[in-house]
Amino acid sequence: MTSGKSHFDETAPQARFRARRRTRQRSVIQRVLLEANRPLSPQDILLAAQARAPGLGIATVYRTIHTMMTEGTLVAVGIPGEAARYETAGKEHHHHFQCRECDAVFDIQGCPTDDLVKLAPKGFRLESHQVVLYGVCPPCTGMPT
Amino acid sequence: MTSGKSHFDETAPQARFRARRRTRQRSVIQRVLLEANRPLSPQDILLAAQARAPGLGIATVYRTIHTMMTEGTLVAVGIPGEAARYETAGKEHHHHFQCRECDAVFDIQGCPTDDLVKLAPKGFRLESHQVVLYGVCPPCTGMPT
DNA sequence: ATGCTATTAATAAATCACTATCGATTTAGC
DNA sequence: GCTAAATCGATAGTGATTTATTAATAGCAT
Repeated sequence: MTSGKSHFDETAPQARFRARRRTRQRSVIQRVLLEANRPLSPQDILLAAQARAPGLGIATVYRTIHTMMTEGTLVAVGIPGEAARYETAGKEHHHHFQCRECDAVFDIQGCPTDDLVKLAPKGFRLESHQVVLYGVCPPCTGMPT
Repeated sequence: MTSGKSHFDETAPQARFRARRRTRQRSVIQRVLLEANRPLSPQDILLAAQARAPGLGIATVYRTIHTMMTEGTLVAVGIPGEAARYETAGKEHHHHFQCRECDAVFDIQGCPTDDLVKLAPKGFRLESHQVVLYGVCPPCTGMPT
């Protein structure tokens, strides 16, 4: 950076840091992700965001996802054979459940970390792990909400 | 045909046999999968098979994968964010390890099934699960073979 | 308000994994 | 060997997801 004693008024009127604008679209997408409480696919995000910002396009969703991941406020959740879902960063270690019926992904709490760590065979350096449970979510079992 | 009656029509009770030919390509692909001892991607299969059957094409790999899955001798292994790998069917319940360096997937033995089952929240019907460990495999840690 | 420019919607285009097509080749039964 | 058809390799095509392009819009500092 052009550090030193420079403030940013006097010396470089033009070369200020790139402001991140707070647009309606971006706010809506971020709010959708924050309120979802579960990982959303780009399509999920698009649908939910369009309800609050008509006309919002899929490219904006991907752009915002990219921006948020770059700044570290969003993390990708990979599900085998599916498009990635995204959830807000900063949650504590957890895993996921995918419904076979509606394909939605849910957060689940808890993790037998110690038992999983033991599974790594000798010679393999274990760095992380992921658990995905599959089944049917409450709404899809026909349960009342 | 030459004679009036085919040699396998009305008189032959077990008429049609699935004329599954034993071609060089198919044999090679099956052998590659059997000897791999770990799940292979279509590209993995292609590379390994081409060493033994020059000119073998990717379409043949996919064709053979499809054939073997249909007859139940091959199963797909889904890895988050990656193309499916395939391994021979009939192994007992197990999970997988993926190397961050070379992306190879390995089988790992053992599974704390009971502990994983407990993770399913109330109201969720659990049907199956999958565990993927991530890290670095022995060759990629720089270990001698 | 004004001007600069980040951001947007729309859409084209690039990826990617996989499949269909087709003429040429190879296999299996005789 | 011979013949019919299963199979092959090459490649164009498909569908789904993601990224780049572009002209217009709209935050935000002044």
